[in-house]
Amino acid sequence: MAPEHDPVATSVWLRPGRPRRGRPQLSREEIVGAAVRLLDAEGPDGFSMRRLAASISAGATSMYFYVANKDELLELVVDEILGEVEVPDVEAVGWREAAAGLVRAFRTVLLRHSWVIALFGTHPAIGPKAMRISDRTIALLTAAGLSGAEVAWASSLLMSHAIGYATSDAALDRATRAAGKSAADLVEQLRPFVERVADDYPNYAGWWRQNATIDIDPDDGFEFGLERVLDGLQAWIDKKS
Amino acid sequence: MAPEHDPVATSVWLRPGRPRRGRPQLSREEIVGAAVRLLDAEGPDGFSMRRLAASISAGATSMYFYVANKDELLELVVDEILGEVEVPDVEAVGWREAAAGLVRAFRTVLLRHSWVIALFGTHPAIGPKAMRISDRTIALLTAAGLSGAEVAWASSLLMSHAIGYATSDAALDRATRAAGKSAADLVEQLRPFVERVADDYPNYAGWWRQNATIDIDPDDGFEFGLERVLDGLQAWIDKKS
DNA sequence: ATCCCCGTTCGTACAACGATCGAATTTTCG
DNA sequence: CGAAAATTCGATCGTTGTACGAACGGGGAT
Repeated sequence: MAPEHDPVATSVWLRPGRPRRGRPQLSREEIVGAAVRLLDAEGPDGFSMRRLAASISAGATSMYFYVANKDELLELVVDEILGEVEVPDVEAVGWREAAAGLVRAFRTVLLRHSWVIALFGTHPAIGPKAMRISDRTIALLTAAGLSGAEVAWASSLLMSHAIGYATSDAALDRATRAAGKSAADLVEQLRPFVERVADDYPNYAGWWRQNATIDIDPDDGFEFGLERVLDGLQAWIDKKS
Repeated sequence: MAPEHDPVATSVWLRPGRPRRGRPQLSREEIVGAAVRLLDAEGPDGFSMRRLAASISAGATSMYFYVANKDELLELVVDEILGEVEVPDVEAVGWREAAAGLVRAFRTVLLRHSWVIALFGTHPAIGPKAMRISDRTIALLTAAGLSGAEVAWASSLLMSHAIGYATSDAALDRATRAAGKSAADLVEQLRPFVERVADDYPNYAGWWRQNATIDIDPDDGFEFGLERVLDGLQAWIDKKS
C-alpha cells in the first residue's frame, strides 16, 4: 500500500531504454509485441510470463531484465494497443465527423483486443500512445469551440462511450466464445430463465417477449448512442455561441 | 475453448440452491458477502480463495461445495454489487431525473467497489440483481416514449456512460492509492514528463500549461457528460413526436 | 592475442495460488 | 439406534510470479 519508491520517477515511461551492448536478443518492443500476440491468441487466461517467454523462445525469466514485473509489462501493452487507434484529422472532416471517427476507431481497437478492457481500470494509461490520442482529441475539441475544463470533460465523454460500450461488447464476445455458440443461440437459451422470473420483472419480460426475436446488432446500438452523445455536445456548443 | 457443458444449464443462476440438511455453517450468501468485504478491504490483488476461506474461518476449499470455481463466485459477486444500485421511480420524478439518478447511483456503486469494473468485461452480468436494474430501466425509458430496439440502445447508452466514466475514475483511484498521494500531487509529478515530450504533443502540452493548475473534480466531468447524454436523448425523443 | 568487465540470459528455487479427491465428521430420517 | 445423506477439510497436484545468482559472451584495454 505505501509507496516504496517515487511512483513517477520509477514509471516505465521515464526510465530510458537500456543501452545495447553484449548480445541483446530481446528488447522491450519484441516482448510487448509478443505479449499482444499471445493475449490475442490465448486470451488473458492463457497468458503468463512463462508462456510469453516460451513464445519467443526465451528463458522463463529473461524478460525481467527489460520489465520490472508483469503489471509493468501490461502497462506497456495497454499503451501499445492505444497506438492502433487512428484519430481522424479535424481539418479534413470537421469536428463532428472527426469525433465520431475517433470513438469508432477506439471501439474497433478495443474489440480487436477485447482483453485490454479489463486492464483499463487497473493499469494507468499515460504512455506516449495515450498522449498522442489525447493530443489529437484536444485539437479536435478545441476546433469545435470548446476550451478549458470543457475540453477534458468532452474528451472523457467520448472515451467513456467507447470504453463503456466496448465493455458490454467484450462481455458478449467472451460469453459467445466460451459457449461456442452465436449470440442469437445464447439469447434463445436464456429464454426459459427469463420466463421463470417473469413475474418479478414484468417490464423486462414484456420487452423480452416482444423484442427478443429481432436480431440485435451491437453496432446499431453503438451508433445510436454515439449520435446522441454528439447531438448533446453539438447542442452545448451551439448554446455557448 | 470448446464448451464442456451446456453453458446456460450450468449457469449459477439456473442451478437451484442446495437443499439444507446436515449442518450448514456456510452458505452462498455468506460466502459472497465475505468475498465483497475482502475485495473492498484488500483489493483484487489481495483476494484469493484461500484468504476468503480464512476470513470466514473455513477450510481452504470448503467453499467449493457452494460455488463451482472462482469465476463463478465472481459472477455472483458482480450481481451482488449490482444489487446496491438504487433505481429511482419514474412516476415520482419524471424520466430525465430518474435516468440521471440511475446513472449517478450506478457510478456511485462502481466507485464504492472499484474492483468490480474490471470484472464487468470478463464476467457476465445476468443475475437477478442485474435483471432488476434492467427491469426498472426499461420502465423508465418506456415512460420516456421509447420502444423496441430504442429502449435497449438508450439503456446501453446510459450504462456505458456510468461504466466508461467509472473506468477512468477507478484508474485514478488506483493510481492515487498506490502512490499514497493526492490526485493533485500526482498531476504535479507528471509535469516534467509532459514538458519533456511537449514538442511531440503540442496541443496536449498547451492545454496542460493553461489548465493543469485548476483542480479538476471528476464529478464535474461526469455531470457534464451526463447532461450531454440526456440532452441528446431528449432531442431524439422530441424529434420522434 | 589476451584478459577482464559488464551487459545479458537463464536455471533453480520458493511461496502462493486454484482446484481435485476422498476421508472424516456431523445431521437427519427411517 | 443405525444408515444414508450432507457438509467440511486435509493432503496434494500443477501452475503462477519473481528473486537470486551463476553462466555466458562480446568489446575495450592492455
